[in-house]
Amino acid sequence: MEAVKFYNSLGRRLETLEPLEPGHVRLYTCGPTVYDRVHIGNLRTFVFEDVLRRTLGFFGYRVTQAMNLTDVEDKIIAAALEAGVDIGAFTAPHVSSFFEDLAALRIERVEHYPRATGHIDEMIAMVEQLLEEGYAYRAGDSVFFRIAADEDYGKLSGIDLDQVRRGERVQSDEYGKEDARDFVLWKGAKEGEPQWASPWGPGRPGWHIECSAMSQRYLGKTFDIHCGGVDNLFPHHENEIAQSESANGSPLARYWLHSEHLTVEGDKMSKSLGNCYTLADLETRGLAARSVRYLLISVHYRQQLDFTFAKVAEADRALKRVDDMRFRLAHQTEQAGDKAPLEEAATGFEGAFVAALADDLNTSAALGAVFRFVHDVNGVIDRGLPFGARERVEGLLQRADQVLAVLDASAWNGDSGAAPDEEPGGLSDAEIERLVQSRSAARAARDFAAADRIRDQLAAAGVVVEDAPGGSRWKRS
RNA sequence: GGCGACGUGGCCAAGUGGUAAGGCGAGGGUCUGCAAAACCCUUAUUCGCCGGUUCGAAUCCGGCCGUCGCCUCCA
Repeated sequence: MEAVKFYNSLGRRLETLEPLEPGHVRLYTCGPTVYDRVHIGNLRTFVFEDVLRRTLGFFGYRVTQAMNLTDVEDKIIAAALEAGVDIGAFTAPHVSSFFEDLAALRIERVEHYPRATGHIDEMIAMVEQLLEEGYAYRAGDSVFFRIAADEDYGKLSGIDLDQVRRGERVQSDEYGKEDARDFVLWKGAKEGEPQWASPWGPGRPGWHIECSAMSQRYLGKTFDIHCGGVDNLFPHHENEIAQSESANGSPLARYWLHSEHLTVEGDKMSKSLGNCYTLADLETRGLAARSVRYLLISVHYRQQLDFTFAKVAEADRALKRVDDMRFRLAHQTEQAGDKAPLEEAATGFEGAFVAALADDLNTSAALGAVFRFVHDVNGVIDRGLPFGARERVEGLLQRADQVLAVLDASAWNGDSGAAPDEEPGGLSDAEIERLVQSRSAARAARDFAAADRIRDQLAAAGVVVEDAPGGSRWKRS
């Protein structure tokens, strides 16, 4: 099994992955708060986590992954209240659209999508344990985590709480805290808000306890990898560690991977700038989901990425290069010939691709390897395809695409990309074939006026004819 | 104030000690009846600036300049 290295935020260094159980990786990824449609920034993180998951599978690991859905939280409660529905009814459509977006970007389904509201008992149990062991205390109707009791607090983020700028004032519902830095584990019920019974009276869980309780339920007290966006590193992940490790006396996760944020056209995403694009927004603008995924994986996950429409268009053209090579490959006849050049290219590609992924998920380098291979194969096509070459090349591309999931255009059927301009009653393949053949006949008869008329007709229908040596071929643009 | 990241060709982006991947763009070429498309070739003696370590530095160290992130809403 390939040695895979990751940059571990806990310790801030590159480490070789050694799962607790050989060959099996347990992975927890912080999921969405389902109060709105997820935006392109959220999706970057989910795509990164998908590449991680696929890479582990590529290297032969079995993966058990849990991604939580936060379905009770301040914003949800406020919005549901305003809409006059309960939180379940409010979040349901957002849960659906979330899964639609994942599917649209070819993000694999994971094993578990636990919801906070379905795991209140587990959260209560963990809070009770923290209370018993002195890591938590009651104040009013609420329960807080006692940071002073946790010597390790800050080990993930490296934060020195004495240096932290103090908040201007304590939130009104957090009166009674021993220390302003303590965070809430259980919030006492407020009038009109969703609530659950607990040993401390009715209330609802704090945000951080959710992930601690649910990761333990599905992955165990200690699991292998925990992911999320960098913004969650502090306080969310720090607090998860504090809760879980204080309660269990064992490490929470051994490797912490954080993906960087993206900006949009040079600006930080914000509601006021109106640039918190959802995938639906992008599709409305005619951007293909496939190109969006390509752009998101074209930059290393720990680098900030500036998302621009121009870059999506560039991604489009880059992918076209792959499509064109596969098109040429499919239309070239195989013949007896030297297989060595292709084998050399194949070996180089495999080696570079695997090494790139094993090196902290270097997708930029992996894509670089793909394009070098495309170049090499083009050379092979020019010099004559040896028998078996098509299958060899396609096999390699498919294997790479197990991780990248962008190389095979046919897997993205229904992608909105060029669709908006297309006539609903376009030409069928058979009709196009007939036209192309009559054009070829016209050309053979040197009736170029007629040939050009047919070419124009096809172009109007969105079909490009290419006159290659040995005959004309066509494709929809 | 504390912690951290980044600055590589026109644009984007890999590369963390051994002599600059890849994509887009641009220029040239091949093919073609002409096109288009495609393919091929070319495009950084140099990696923000200054010093240092080293046989050797984009890569390590120090300083400076610039951009950005986090410090309890946030992927």
